[in-house]
Amino acid sequence: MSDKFLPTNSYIGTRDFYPDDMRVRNWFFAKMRKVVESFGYEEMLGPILEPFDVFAAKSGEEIVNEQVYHFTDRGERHMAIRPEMTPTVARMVAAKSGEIRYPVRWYSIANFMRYERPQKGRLREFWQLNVDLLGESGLEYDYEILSVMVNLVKEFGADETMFKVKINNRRFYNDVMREVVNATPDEMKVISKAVDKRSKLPRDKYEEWLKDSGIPGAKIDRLEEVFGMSLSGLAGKLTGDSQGAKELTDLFGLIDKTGLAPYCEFDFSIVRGLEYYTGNIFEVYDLDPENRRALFGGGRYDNLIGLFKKAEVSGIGFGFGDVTFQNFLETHMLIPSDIHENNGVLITVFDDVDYSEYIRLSDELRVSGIKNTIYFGGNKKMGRQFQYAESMGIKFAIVMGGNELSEGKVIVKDMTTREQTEIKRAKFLEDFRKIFR
RNA sequence: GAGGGAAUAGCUCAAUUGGUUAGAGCAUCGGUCUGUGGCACCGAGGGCUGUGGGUUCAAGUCCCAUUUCCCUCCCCA
Repeated sequence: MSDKFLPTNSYIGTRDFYPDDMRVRNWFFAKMRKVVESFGYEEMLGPILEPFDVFAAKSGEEIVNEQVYHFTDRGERHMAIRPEMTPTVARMVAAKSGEIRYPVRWYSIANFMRYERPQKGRLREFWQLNVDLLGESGLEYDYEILSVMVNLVKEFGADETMFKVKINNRRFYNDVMREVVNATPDEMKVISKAVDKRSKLPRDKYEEWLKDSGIPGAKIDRLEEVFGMSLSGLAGKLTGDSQGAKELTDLFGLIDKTGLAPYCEFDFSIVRGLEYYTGNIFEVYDLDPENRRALFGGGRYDNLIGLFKKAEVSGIGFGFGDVTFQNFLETHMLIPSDIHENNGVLITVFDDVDYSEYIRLSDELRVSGIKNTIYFGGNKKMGRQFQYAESMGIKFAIVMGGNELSEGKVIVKDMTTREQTEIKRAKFLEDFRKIFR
């Protein structure tokens, strides 16, 4: 009927997760779950579609129009596939803002789509752990989120030589720009883009770019001074009371008294793209020279709930994507090889035994919670069956041929040590549990 | 959106200036060997050379287009 087959590749920028891939993904999301739940966070989830306006309202319309997958549904509603989780979290909190108990500690693991050109560390579909803490704004909130971030990465065996959390503050950044650099609002927009270029371009190209964008030479010099200064130095330059400076210095004051100090540093060049951030912002960097890039980040958003309801709820959170993180785990060789082990049982079969005997054995194991399969291959030579078990990473094989059955026995074979143990068929489960583990 | 590289068996790769029937290793399957797997030997299957055009007596190889993948930039997390 068909002279042409359909292509088997997945849609551009998306991945097929075969069992081998799922094992890795499930492994690290399970670890992440364990960490965030140890901090008292509860899992939640929203729909994959939201009204387009939910994203358009806050992420900057240009970005949204270019990167969000959107369409009109049959009821003429303008819908979007979620490009991130935070607006959904804000919407759900707003919907129950009266009855909800604060602080809200929520997390989710979900997939997102953005229409981007795929490249290293960035695809069109990605999975992300999202962690949000909502209620009031305050030092203890900021510190807790920071601590969750650091402990997440540490959970995988990473130490302070592998990653660093760079911290800045939106209000502080604006204050410094206004008071120290004397930048006009228009100039600030240009400079916020220059920050990123500064680390990528050679110095002369970078300054040239700034000049071309209309920044006077004197301000470029002052900007350069600012980038070289410490937090306290910069804060001292500010004349009035700076809320941003206080938020930053308070946070670092607490960090220095706890175990987080080695993992954190102030970095004035961290700005973050999302427009809704208002206070402290965080960005986790891979310190490997081969992969010097931002792993994930987040920050405080004061006004997001206000999009949906008149309510004084501030939030802080971060998104932790699987693509960049898997790169991180691979470059630092933090993925254990034993996650590909099967941890199950293979029941080998023989032609001189009625098949129902194997079904009975399999059922007994399964009902008592032991994962097992019966060998299905056409070639029932024993060696072949053991080879199959080995290639599947199965740890135990059970041998019950006509000889064993007539003597009321079963042989349990440990595939790695090759040791065999005879146990009575009548006491099979009881005795097998002593061996299995 | 801009630029560069790549695409041949399930995987990793060969194939002389364009020249017989596109090969090898690994993997799979079968056998040596229906009752004990990592070894060895023998054998088999598996390809419209990403797709569509063009040049030529002749295209995996050259040209054009297209799709996808990788990398860099832009943008941005």
